[in-house]
Amino acid sequence: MLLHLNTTCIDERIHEFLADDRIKIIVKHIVTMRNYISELLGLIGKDVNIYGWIQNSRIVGSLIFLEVRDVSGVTQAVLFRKSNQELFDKLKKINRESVVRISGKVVESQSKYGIEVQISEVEILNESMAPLPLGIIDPVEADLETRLENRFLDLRKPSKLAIFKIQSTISNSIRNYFIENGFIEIHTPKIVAAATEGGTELFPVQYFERKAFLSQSPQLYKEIMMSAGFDKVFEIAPAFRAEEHNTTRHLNEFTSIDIEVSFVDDEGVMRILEDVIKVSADSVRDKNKKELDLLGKEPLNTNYNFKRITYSEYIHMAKGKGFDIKDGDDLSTPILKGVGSDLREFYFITRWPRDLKPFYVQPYDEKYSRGFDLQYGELEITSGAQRVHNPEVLIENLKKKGLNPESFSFYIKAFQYGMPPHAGWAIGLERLTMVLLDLNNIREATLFPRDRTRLTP
RNA sequence: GCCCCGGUAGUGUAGUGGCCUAUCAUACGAGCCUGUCGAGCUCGUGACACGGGUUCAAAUCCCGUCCGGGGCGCCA
Repeated sequence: MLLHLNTTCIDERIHEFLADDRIKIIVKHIVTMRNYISELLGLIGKDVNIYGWIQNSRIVGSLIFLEVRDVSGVTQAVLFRKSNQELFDKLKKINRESVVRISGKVVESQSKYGIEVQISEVEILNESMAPLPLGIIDPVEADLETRLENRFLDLRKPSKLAIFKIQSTISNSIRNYFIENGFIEIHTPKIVAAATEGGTELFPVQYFERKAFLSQSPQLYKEIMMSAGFDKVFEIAPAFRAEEHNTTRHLNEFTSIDIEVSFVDDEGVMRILEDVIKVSADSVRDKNKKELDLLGKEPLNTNYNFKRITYSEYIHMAKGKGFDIKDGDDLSTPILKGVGSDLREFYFITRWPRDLKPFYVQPYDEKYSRGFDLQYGELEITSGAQRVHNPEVLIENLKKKGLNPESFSFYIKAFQYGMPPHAGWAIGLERLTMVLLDLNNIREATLFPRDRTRLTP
């Protein structure tokens, strides 16, 4: 109820409230009579209460201008010395980025905001120290290192907030898509006993008297859920990789958007993926005009059919570009860059050689598999596959990859009592954000990135 | 794990052996200014990552340490 109270007639409202003792406490401790800066344009002539940070002040003769910022925007507040000498002297000394409540009247003005708040009262809720470790509005951008060390300040910049508002749109639009299409949201354990796929390094953790690991992927569990009959599941959760990579597109902890679907093949889940990418791009275009504008980015066009390029065709294209590569080799970063530079779009690379894909990927024939990657240019966004559902094939594949089936017994068991054919994939949320916003470093799409050297903040 | 590169005021930079008691911008402090809007003007404070070495002389060259950036491999 408090949230619905509007912003006009503050005095009367407070008066009504204070008549009730129980509510008096709430009024005192919760910000009730609050106006967001973005709504001020519609409140010309009204008294308002804004809460935010003083990002700048200018003293011009006998008047002082404050630039005040909250989550919704920035505005200007003004005070004439003659109207309140004591307050004027106080505001003259206030440090940038101090948190305040400002009461006053909204009037039209020649400011770039079109309006300003004529200050009647300022309450300093918390003073900031000075100088700042990192300027919020300074024209020179600090190094990424400095910004990440002081991320709470860095994120006060509207342009950084915009990235995460957009990321919120992306993950929510995807979640909505799944829910609307009958998926069940699941939560699988992040402390696990063994590796999912061999290859990747895992972070060890001490699990009481035993050694355990942080999960690199929900792969095995989401497949088990197919055996459990959940039909269509998704999970949005962290994944941990202990690889010592040091690049602009890798993190040691990232957010994985996973799905698994029963009774479909690789093409079936590729169609879902194509939908998901389009839905998220469309949502950003519709809901984040202001943020895209602030970032100087055009919404990404996804209004085309995503190409299916087989791995073998890709090898052929790479050869055409002069790369020395043969069918069966992995696609190295230089090759993906070489071929991908002509493909500034989403496209699938399908039918990967079985040797290059994990044990749980369904064979297509003797040599190739039903595994696929979704790429944007050179960057891998997703990898997915139709999975093996036959337990004998699964055990044979495990052995071929040099893994011990016994250590996967809890997983194999789910295949021995009626596992449906199924397929799935995983998207990196940060990578998707990176592509949709054309960011040059995945750390820009992560609030508090965990990389080879960063464990705090 | 392999390879390359870098660390100069709070922030971002200039400076490749002597011209450095180290440049510029911004921030910070003091002052002036009745409408600014990247406000302006005057004055001021503030830095060569750490340790060792070479040299008559080191921010600059060498070695080590610490911290960081990037590429590759691997992957989302």
